[in-house]
Amino acid sequence: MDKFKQFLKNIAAITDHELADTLSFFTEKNLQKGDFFVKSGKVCQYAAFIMKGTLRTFYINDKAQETTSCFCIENNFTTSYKSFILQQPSNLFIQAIEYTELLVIDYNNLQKLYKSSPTWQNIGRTVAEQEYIVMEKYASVMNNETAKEKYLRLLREQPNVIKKAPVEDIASYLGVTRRTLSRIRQQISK
Amino acid sequence: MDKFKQFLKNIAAITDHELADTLSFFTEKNLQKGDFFVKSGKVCQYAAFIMKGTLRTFYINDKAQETTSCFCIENNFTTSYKSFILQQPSNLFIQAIEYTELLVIDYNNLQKLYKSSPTWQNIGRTVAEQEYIVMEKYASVMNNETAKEKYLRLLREQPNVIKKAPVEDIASYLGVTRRTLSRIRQQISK
DNA sequence: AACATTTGAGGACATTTGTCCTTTACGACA
DNA sequence: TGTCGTAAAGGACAAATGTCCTCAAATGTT
Repeated sequence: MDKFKQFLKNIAAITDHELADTLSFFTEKNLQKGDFFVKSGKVCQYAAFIMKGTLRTFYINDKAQETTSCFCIENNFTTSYKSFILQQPSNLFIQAIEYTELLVIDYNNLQKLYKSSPTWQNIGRTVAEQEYIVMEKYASVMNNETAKEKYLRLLREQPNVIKKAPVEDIASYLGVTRRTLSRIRQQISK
Repeated sequence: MDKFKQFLKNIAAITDHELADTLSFFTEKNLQKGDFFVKSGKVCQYAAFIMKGTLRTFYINDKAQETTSCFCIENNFTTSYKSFILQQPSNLFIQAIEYTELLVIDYNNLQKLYKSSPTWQNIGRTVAEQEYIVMEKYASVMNNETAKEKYLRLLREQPNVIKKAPVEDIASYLGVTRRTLSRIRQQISK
């Protein structure tokens, strides 16, 4: 819980009093390995702060291939953002790849927080801006780096993901096939 | 000017009175072919609505290659969004690829609008959310579609860009070399 | 422990894309 | 109108990646 308080304080100046008043809007939710937090086709009702564990965000494209867009680890915020904002069916799946503990808030409660407090309005806008920046960085990385560079980045920035996620998912995150990932690992091990 | 009014009205309910009060914050700016609206390394001071013309957004990566991330056409909003929000040096260039007419607002004036009116706060947040969604779509397209599919999409969604932009830029937008773009065009012409 | 099932590594070949280069087409300007 | 310069097309070969496959190691099950 302290992790979440710190996460909020890093975004906006929020008093302990305000925090105490608003934490009741959040509830704990635990996921077993393989459980879905969001499913494609359904409206994403919740936004979550990850206290423990790892989630994989992916979608299924026209060619019926799964593409992993993101691995989300603890101390981060996650949701199917577009679906959540617009309250429209999600095109993303979000699935726990290990046992995961979340702190979630539903859409209506978040709207209440926005209305009740300028601090929360500020948090909402800042999160939107941050999500934009994260997405821009993602797009930039995906466009500019080779699969090998992306793999090395993952190894550097999220080493646990490499240990926890299956090869299939890592390959789809890098935008290559398993075979190519195998070759990349071979190159690196030399 | 009417185009801009319509653009705003599509985002949020804004009265003609409010519009009249706030339009004075915007100024016209014209660019000749090749002129830069934003340069990498400098803080982006302005956000712009494109009344006429076409702009290309690009960056230069580690390997000193230009990568085109976006072609912006009339009736759209453009800026180096990250730089503008954070008031930090831009990593993007935005350049007119033909004669272009803009309606611009500087950062400080926009902050004044935010403070003076909840309607403008609402517009600001909605634009942030829209920019997120556009970026997500962009990342999704770039990851899932082949260069040929992306070319066909460009042909469908922004046919004038294909006529106006040089091969070099279109190729970098598609994430391939000129040689591959040449092959794609050859395939399509059959 | 023994067996079945899943998962990762890597061989062989086909296909795609990049690199380097030449040729062709087009527009600017004297 | 000629010619100069720039931009696009495309040939030839090399390199990278995908497809299909097998084998070995790890994991799960009874």
